[in-house]
This record gives sequence, C-alpha cells and structure tokens, in this order.
Amino acid sequence: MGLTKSEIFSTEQNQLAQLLKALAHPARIAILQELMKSNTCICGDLVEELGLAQATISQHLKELKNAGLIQGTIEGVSVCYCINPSTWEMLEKETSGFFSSFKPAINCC
Amino acid sequence: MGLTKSEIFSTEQNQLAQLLKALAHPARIAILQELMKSNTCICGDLVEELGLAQATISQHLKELKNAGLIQGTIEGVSVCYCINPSTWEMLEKETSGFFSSFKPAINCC
DNA sequence: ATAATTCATTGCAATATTACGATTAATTTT
DNA sequence: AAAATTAATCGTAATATTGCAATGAATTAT
Repeated sequence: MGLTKSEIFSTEQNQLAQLLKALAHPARIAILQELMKSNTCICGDLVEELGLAQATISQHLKELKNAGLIQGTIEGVSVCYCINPSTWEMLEKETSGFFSSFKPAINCC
Repeated sequence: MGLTKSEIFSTEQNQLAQLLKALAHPARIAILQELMKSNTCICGDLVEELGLAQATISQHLKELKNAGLIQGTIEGVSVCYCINPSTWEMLEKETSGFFSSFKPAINCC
C-alpha cells in the first residue's frame, strides 16, 4: 500500500489535505515565511538563508508550486518566486472554516 | 535520507509543521469532522462511517492522539474520542497568524 | 468459565518523502 | 565563443506513510 484511498473521501477533504500537506514541512514553512518577509520575491537566496542543498530547496519549491501556493517567473538567469495570493486566500478561508466549526461540548471525555 | 533536518529550523516552524502534518490526510480530516459533528465522542463508529479497515482507523487515531489533537478515554469495552480543545485552539491561532502575516505586494511576479 | 465485543498492536507490502551529489539547460558575462 | 551563474532534473539512498490481515488484550455478556 502506501497509497491514500482518496476515492472514499470528498473533494473538499482531499483538497484541504493536499494543501495542508504542502505546508506540513518546516523547510516549506520557512520558505513561505521568507517569501512573506522579503516582498522582493527572492529566489536562490533561499539556499543560503535555509541550510539545505540547492537540489533540496528546488524540490520543495516545486512542491509548493504544484500545490499552487507559489508561482515563479524567470528573471534572466534567476527565478523569482512569490506567494500565489488566490490559493493563499482560499486555503486561509478553508482552514479557518475547518477550525472554527469546532464547538467544545461540556458532556465530553 | 528521508529524514527531515529539524535541527536547522526553529521550534515554532517544526511544531507548526508537525501539527499540520497530523491534519494533512483526508481520513484524519474526516475523523476530526466526524468528532466535531457528533459531540457524543463516538469511537468505533468511525470504522463504519469512513470506509477504512479498523486497523487503519486505529492508526490514524493514534497519530492524531500523538499530535495532541484528540484525546481518548476508555468507556467499558469501547473508547470515547474527542478533540483536545487546547491544542485545537493553539493550532487555530498559529495557522491564523501564519496566513494573515502575508501582505500581498504589487511589485511582485 | 466461555463466548463475544471492541480496540490496539504487530508484521508486512507498496508507495511516498526527504535529502543530496551530479548532471543538464538556459542565460549572462567576459 | 568560452566561462560563469542559476536553477531544474536525474538518480540514488534512507526513512516515513498508508493500508490491511492477523493477532492480542481487555471488558462485557451469556
């Protein structure tokens, strides 16, 4: 196995899980924080900023891009990355809705 | 490899990543939604509700419990699970803070 | 006491993830 | 054109995840 049975879950559940999974790694969180901090849309600076190999950073960027969380445009020799505002906002709303739908009960455990 | 280099990241980054990882699976999202819906803190009903084997559900519950997102108390033969309000609130705040710290720039990509 | 139930744990197979060195592709500088 | 820079991709190794059948432990019912 090792394969998620996505067919038994709703599209919403699968989508939320997939986006959260893209977020669920310290390196990718660090990358996103760096992209938020420097609105200059840095690129290879990430390799220096975090302590990971270039290939590793590139792989994480690819995952974030695949999830739609970031976008990159070629700028001469380097690539300029930044957060994709629409996906960001969408995920922000979805997670907020998910968390806030919990109403603590008194009669519980 | 296959091993995250957590030592190069901050405690906050690692913690957030770990909690999000616990959430980042459709089955676990479905379990949490079910726990939110039925404030009766159901237990083995989850096996019927979702279409996964008992062993698989048990494993997902264990992960959620390890992350501190849920808690379970033995109730005779069965086990009563429910959401851990403190961790839930903590994660809700952290993710909200993470998402809202993004301010879209005009001069970008 | 024996049988039934509920759930955790173990063991296993298939697949996914993380990380990196080496290479490649594309552009820029010299 | 040749060298340098930047980033993607390939290949590989180590580890993690997902899922389930089978078994085990604990409680309840007969």
